Amino acid sequence: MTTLDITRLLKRGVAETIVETELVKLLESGKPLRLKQGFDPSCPDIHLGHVVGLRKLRQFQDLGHRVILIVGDWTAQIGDPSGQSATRPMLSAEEVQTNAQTYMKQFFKVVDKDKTEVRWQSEWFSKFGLDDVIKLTSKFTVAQFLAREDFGKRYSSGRPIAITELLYPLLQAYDSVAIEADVEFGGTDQKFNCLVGRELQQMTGQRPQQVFLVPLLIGTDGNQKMSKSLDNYIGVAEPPNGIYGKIMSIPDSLIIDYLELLTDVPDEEIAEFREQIANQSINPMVVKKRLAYEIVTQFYSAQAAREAEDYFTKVFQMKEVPDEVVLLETPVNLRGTLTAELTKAGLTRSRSEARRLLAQGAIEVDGKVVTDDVDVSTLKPSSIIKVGKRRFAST
RNA sequence: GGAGGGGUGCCGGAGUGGACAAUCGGAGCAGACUGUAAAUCUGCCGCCUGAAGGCUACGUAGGUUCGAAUCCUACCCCCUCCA
Repeated sequence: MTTLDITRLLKRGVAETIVETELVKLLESGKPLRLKQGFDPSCPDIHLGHVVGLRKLRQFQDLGHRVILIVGDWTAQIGDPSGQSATRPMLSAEEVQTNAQTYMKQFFKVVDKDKTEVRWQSEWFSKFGLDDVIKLTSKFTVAQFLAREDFGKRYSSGRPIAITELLYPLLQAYDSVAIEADVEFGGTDQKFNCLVGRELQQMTGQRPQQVFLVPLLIGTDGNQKMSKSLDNYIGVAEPPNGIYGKIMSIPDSLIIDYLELLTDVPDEEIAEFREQIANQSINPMVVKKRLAYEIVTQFYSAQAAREAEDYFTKVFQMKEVPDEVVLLETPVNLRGTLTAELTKAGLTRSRSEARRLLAQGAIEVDGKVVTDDVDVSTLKPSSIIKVGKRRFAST
């Protein structure tokens, strides 16, 4: 591996590496490294925010390193302290299983399955006794944990911190010991936990792991980190059209970041795009389409990406009717009004909503705005009904 | 063990007897515009009804009242402080 490779690996889309010089040395040694990646089975869906790190894992794998995926079946019961402390319901063993399946299916869209080892926390924690817990907890102090920004803030502002939450970093750290991790991967919000892992490894006589932190991706709303709870995410399991469309809806200000963190578009090209957008010599929409194309290709295929692009161009740019529309099952004899039928077909949430849309001029039949709640049976067969911008039906 | 604060619509958060289907902000949806499902502006934003109107809703269950999200009682849950 050349120095250039390492530089690229350690620079693009990376927030921080601890300790960089050690990591470089390890990489240059040629020894296959054990890369640790955890997964919380209470939340099995992977979105683009996670992909930033997963892509890095993949790049390491391509250099011959090995990923150890840890299913956090114990930590899931505690709940990640970085959340707003919504107590999570305990998951049953089956739920954990199902979620793990779902997760891995998405995980391996990015990460190389053949170079991955899957381990469950219960392999080591189910044997844990109170004596082990005491031994583990006695190694750290409350002050050390309050140093973590999240805990510290909550503590000083009088918000609650459950004792189990303090356990979370400890369990995660112990995972590193259990699997003898060389490098732990995570978002910048994982820094503290990863560092505890380093210390614990050192205390138990292992070589402390390197910490590889990737930046948190901003979500589709353009200002908060991508997360499921904020509903500003793009899931990798979503259909191509969905991914493509959501990418097209991100604010222009995110385009460059996304290109850098989520695609292999070369640095030089990205620099050019940045330049062109800045001096307005290019329509950001064009760059965004490229981005959307790259991402759909990654999770599906170039063909799927082309199709999604076509769909987008046709439906949203040219405002044409897509190939597939929802067929209204017009009652044969019964009278069925438009509002009732659209609701029945699931295009509108309730008749009240349908009526509102009607009043706002959002419903068209064959290109003509309709404002009366007409009887569907009076429409011509195979008329196209458009509801808002993206809902279509036909008779 | 003691003292106090609180549970409101998808979320945040007003409201402390009638004018409350509930201010406002966010999210969402729609229309206009556009360079895109960006930005911006305007409107809508519980359900049923053609409409007048009706129904369901402010932690849960009762009660007071002509009338309750607002008062009373019990219960459940959350939080803070002191010990």
